[in-house]
Parts: sequence; structure tokens; C-alpha cells
Amino acid sequence: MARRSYGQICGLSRALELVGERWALLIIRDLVASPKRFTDLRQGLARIPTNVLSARLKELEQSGVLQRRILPRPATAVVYELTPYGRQLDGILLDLGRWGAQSLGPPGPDDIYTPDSLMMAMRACYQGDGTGASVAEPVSYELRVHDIVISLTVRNGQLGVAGGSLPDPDLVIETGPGFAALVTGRMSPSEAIENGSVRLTGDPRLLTEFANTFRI
Amino acid sequence: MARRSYGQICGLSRALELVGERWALLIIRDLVASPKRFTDLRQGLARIPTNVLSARLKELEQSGVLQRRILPRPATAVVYELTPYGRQLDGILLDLGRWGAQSLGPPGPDDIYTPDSLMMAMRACYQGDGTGASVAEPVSYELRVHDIVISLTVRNGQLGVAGGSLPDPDLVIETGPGFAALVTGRMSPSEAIENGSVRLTGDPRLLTEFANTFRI
DNA sequence: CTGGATCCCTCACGATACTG
DNA sequence: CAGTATCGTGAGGGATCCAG
Repeated sequence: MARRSYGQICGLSRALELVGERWALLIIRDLVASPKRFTDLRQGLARIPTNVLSARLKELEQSGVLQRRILPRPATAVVYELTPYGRQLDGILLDLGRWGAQSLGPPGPDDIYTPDSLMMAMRACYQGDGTGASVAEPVSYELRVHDIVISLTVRNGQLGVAGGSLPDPDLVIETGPGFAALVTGRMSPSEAIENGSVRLTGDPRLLTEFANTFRI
Repeated sequence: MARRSYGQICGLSRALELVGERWALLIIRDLVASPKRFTDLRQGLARIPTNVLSARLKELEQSGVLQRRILPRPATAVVYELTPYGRQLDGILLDLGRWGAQSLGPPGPDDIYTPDSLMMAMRACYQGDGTGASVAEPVSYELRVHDIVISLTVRNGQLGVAGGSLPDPDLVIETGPGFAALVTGRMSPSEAIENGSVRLTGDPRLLTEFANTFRI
């Protein structure tokens, strides 16, 4: 093989040979949340050419980072899911995301949000310590940013994240670009409500709890 | 610019735009140990074309990951060094190196060791807890793998790593390819001494201490 | 000698169209 | 839905050359 090797005996070099190609880590990011089909990945990554997605999936499967699985019954569907080895990248992706977020400039006109990137972002800024010391647990939020929807649940200090709606959230938070200001602390919850940056359905006092739970 | 953007509002995407290009993270790995000149980097990365090294250094400087500095006196030399922002990647690089090292196969004929990759590897498998609870502190090792030499010092539970020799090491460890077996625990210190995988200069009992301190 | 710049070639990537 | 086929472009690889 010897394809595109860096020629060094080094764990980092090896890691980059496995997941350092363009788009690879973003594919893995999307698979961290849940196994996905080709078309789901294509949609979540928007600008990825299908041949590149094909190539990456083959390479990552061969490397043992993910596996291709054929769903048995009703529908003959193919899904890609991380192996245990691939799942070990989760924490690293969160760290790298936090690092990159520090230099995130204003969004360009063509830049998009995706459910999986928002889910990763919320996990990255989750402040829970696993002790369940928070005041209002268990609590569930539905978060709507532009046209994407994810659900967050905090129970026993553990954060659960899922795409789409969950039944009976304690608080629904609808927001737009100003959402970042809330999480970074540049805008207080009361300010956010007053100037219309967020629209709430549920107990408004929970927004303060939310802003304390998720903070960069 | 907008060149090579992933088109997503996401910390991870941003991180990959900054340091996801080929060779970028290896350049940063080498700069973690110490500021370096163009030629030092070129040597540590062996297979990197000079134009690519040039391009990466410019991009990373523009991104605020590293800075170019001109040494004032005796020699007019240019060095590249990480900014505080770039230095934040240190822990992530260690994690990623540990992850990749798990799937590191047998070295190819043209694969090389470099001082910086060995230094990173030793930092990655350092088991100290910062408490200085170890038995033999302070202790210093000189590690020779093939033709590269690095120095390790453990004091107050803190690991210090440097390229080249330091005066009066407590133990000099000369080894070859079998070194990995010692650190992974596949070979015990006494075995390693018996079958000639390592040659020691100094107190041989310190090899057990070494094997406990550095373990993958 | 360091610190690059320049040239050329190849292949990976990007965009789009198309198929089982 | 899950990819493959085709083709243009530009980044990476490799060698050489040049200024201070």
C-alpha cells in the first residue's frame, strides 16, 4: 500500500493517515450521534461530493473506524456506524470543536447549521459534572435554531442529545443567529427574552437554568 | 477568501479549516517541543516538499496558530513558534497520537523515527499524576532509539522532555525496534535486559521504574 | 549554509450527470 | 436510495534553483 503515508513511526501520523483526509472527521462527527445512511450523511454534509463520500466511507471501513451494516428486515437499507475504535474519537472531536469554535467568525451567507454540528456543540459546552447537582433535574429542552430542531435532556447529571422533537419538553427555545451570544454569556437570559432573540414555550425561568448548563 | 470552506457553522469545521490540511498537525507537533527554524522543520518532517512547508507556515501564521519571529542577535535566523492559541492543541495532539498508536502496524522499510515524534510519544504514555508519588524522584533518563536521542526528567511528578543529551542522566537506555514492546508491557524489564533488547548505562533497577512511569 | 521560490507533473478533490 | 462515471481544477509531491 504505502499510499499517502507520512513516512513516520508515530501515533499522530498514523491517526492522520486514518482520519486526516478531507471530510473524514466530519463524517465521523455525524456518525457519533447515530448510525446513518448514505443519503443522511450526504444531507448533513451538504457540500460533499458523492464520490468523495463514497471513497471516505470505504477507507474508514477498511481502517476499522466504521462499519457498513445492512439493516435486516422491513427495508433493505444500508447504514454506516462507528466501531468501538471509531467511537473513541468522540472526546477528541469535542475538544477540537471547542478549540476551533474560539476562532469562529461571523457566518457567511452560504454557511449552514446542521443538526449534528449543533448536537456536538451542545455536548461540547455542557457544564454538567455528572453529579446531578443541578436544581431542576430532570429537565428536557427542545432547541430550535433556524429550521433545525434537537432535543436535550439532563438527568442525574448526564446529558442526552437527540435530533428532532421529543414529547413534552419542559422548555422549547426558538432562536436564530443570536443564540451564540446566549451560550457565550455575552447576552443574559433576561436580555435575550426582552430583545426577542429567543422565543420560549414553557417555563421562562428555565432559560436561566439552560444558560448555566450550557456555557462556553 | 471562502476557499476550501466546509460551509458549516461548526467549531470542528473551523478547526479543520485551520489545521486540517495535510502536514499541518505534524508541523504543530514539532513546534510543541520547541520553536524551530525552517530547516529544522524540514528535517523533522523529512518527506514534506518545501513549497508545502512554506505554504503551511504562511497559513498557520495567518490563522494565529503560530508566529514567525526573527532572532535578534548573533545570527539572523528565523524561527517559527506556536502562539498561545496554537499551544492549546497540545493535549489534543497527545490524545490523537494515543488513538492512532493503537493501530500502528509494523514499521515499513522507509519509515523513520524522529526526535519530536518520540518526545510526543513519551509524553503521551507518561503515567505520572503530578503528585510526585513515585519512588525514585527526581530521576533523569537518556533514551536512545536507533540514532535519535532524547532526555526525560521526572521531578515532583512533572515530566520534562528535551531533545539530545542532558548531563549526568541516572540511566541511559539504548534500544531499537523492541522498545515498543517494553512500553506496551508485552515485555518485562528483566526480559528486555536478558534478550538484549535494551542496553543500559547506570542503575539497571531504574528500568523497572521507567517501565512503570511510561506505559501505554 | 539557511530560507525559501519556481517549475512541472500527478493525483485527489470538486461538480455534475447518470445508473441499478 | 445508494452509489458509480466522467471530467476539469488545484493542491500536493519532487526536483531544482536562487537570494541573503
